[in-house]
Amino acid sequence: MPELPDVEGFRRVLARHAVGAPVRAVAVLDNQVLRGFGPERLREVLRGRRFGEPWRHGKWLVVPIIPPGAEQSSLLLHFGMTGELVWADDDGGRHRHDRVVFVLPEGELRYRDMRKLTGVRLAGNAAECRSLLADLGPDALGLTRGELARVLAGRRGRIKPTLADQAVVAGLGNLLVDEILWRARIAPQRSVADLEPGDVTRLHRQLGTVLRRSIEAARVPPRPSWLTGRRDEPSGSCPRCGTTLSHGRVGGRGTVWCPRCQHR
DNA sequence: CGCCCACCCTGATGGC
DNA sequence: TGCCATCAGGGTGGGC
Repeated sequence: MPELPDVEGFRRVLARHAVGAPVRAVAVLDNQVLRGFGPERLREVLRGRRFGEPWRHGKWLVVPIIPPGAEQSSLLLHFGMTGELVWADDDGGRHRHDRVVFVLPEGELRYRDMRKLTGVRLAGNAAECRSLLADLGPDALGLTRGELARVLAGRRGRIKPTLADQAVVAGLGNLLVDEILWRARIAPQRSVADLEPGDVTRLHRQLGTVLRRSIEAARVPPRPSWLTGRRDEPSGSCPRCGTTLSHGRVGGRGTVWCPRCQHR
């Protein structure tokens, strides 16, 4: 589930409910999601502290811990395929997939994740934080046409795996890439090297549109007029031309495209 | 660099 | 009903 729009939604949840309030307690319900540190260390860095203003890069949510000690520690949250961040006004209704719960005076912030494919990291200082994010390309939100052209330059692979590669552009996942390519009328198997300036322009424009509208909904909205709204139907049709959509694997991921509108 | 595979996890689903 | 294979919008590391 979580791609850039979802994580942006989690960022807002955290910013709205949890910033600035003292962290009263931290319940680690599953040690497995803590990567590279244990529950004790987490409680120790949060003792007597608060969450600062969260920011996002790609699918990573970074939460500074304030006030800083000798160094600025940060929590780095990734949501894998099934993660989410949930605010609850009281301590009831916990979910069985809640893995870490931050207890605040006005409620609880819950890191929930069924599959535990990624998890939570802790950076002890700014340099560590930077190095954890060092392999990411520029954030997909606000990417200019020039930046897109620059990161695609010299690439020889297919467009879908390239756009989904976090080292190229950060934030796009399987659903978003399919949606963007469908709107830009470019087949997912198309070679990056074959793209013409007009293709890059459409790609950039649709990338921006899809991201903005998805952020409003905090997800890629499964509307019937979007590819995402049809992709799970066994023989769904293209919302634009009515042709039966094709299903296959590109770059090892399930891929849906319109064989008529999207040119190879 | 690009591509493929195995692997990390849990849960839902369909076939036998 | 049980069991097994397969699949799912994440990422990593290794081999070619």
